[in-house]
Amino acid sequence: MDITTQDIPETVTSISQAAELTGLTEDTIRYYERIGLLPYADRKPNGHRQYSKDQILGIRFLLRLKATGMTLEEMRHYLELTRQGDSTLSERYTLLEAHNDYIAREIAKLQETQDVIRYKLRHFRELAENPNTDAYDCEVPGDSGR
Amino acid sequence: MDITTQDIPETVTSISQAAELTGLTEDTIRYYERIGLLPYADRKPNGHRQYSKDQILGIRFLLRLKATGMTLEEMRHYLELTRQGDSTLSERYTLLEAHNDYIAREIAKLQETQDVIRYKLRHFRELAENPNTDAYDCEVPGDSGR
DNA sequence: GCTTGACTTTGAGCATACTCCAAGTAGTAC
DNA sequence: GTACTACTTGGAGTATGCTCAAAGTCAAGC
Repeated sequence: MDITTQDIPETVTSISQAAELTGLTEDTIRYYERIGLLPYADRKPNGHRQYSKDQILGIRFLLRLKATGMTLEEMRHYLELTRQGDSTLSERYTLLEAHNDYIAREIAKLQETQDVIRYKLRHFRELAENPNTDAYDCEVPGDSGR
Repeated sequence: MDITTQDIPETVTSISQAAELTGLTEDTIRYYERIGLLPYADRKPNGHRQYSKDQILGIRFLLRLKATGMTLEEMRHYLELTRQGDSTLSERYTLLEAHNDYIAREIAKLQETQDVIRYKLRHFRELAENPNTDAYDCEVPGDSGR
């Protein structure tokens, strides 16, 4: 993963470059700016957007939150607090902590489903080895087997 | 969690009961039937839907797939294969295996983000202990700290 | 000066997954 | 027979998160 920051220049001078560095499309970056998820970006004299390295890093962090289930609106709220400065630190702490708990519950859910799927895969393999052994009508993890 | 099947009667005689047993709303159950995600349910003489225990268990399994990121369309496809019988077992095996891999990648992503968030939470605690120590402009996990 | 390409803004359109509503029916309670 | 409740169908509307298109600007190359 890119916890590294080495691939990012100090100044990113175009939206296409920003798109490449974040994995977003240009349209999505403009959309995020429009809905206030990203602040109005600096423009060069010709009107084109430019970004600092820190802004790109900020977007990458946002995308982590998004990839782990946070909505754009929640992210927008979090960033609004960030812009308000250190007086909101404790509220931001609470929000991040809550999201971390959410992630923990998500992981638990995913692992449970992996157990169920693995059970079914094993069952499928048994069916493939000795077919129509319909005698034991396999009952359990959330489903009747087939 | 309910890996148990004990709370489900052999026959579920109304959509409201089915909703309660699956956690879906009645509207969502009807919607799933409409788009072909669920088969056309048996009706009682008065036209009301009824479900077997196995059908409820089937829905619960579906909801696991959904909760772990499978789309309704993918689920619909999987169920279509199930209806086609044992000749599709190997294809279903492949699909479930792929979904299991997908879940593994999701878990990894969630855990990475937990690491980043925990880093940030630690940083917030340090800021709270000795404020405006802006000397070390903390660099890393995906963001400039504040 | 004209074309090309990378950008700009604004607004409309789209995919997914519901969610709600209107109008009607069937069975029970009184 | 009237009211009430739980259902039915079909269609329309909504929220989220993009995605695309039209029309225009600006700078560089020829």
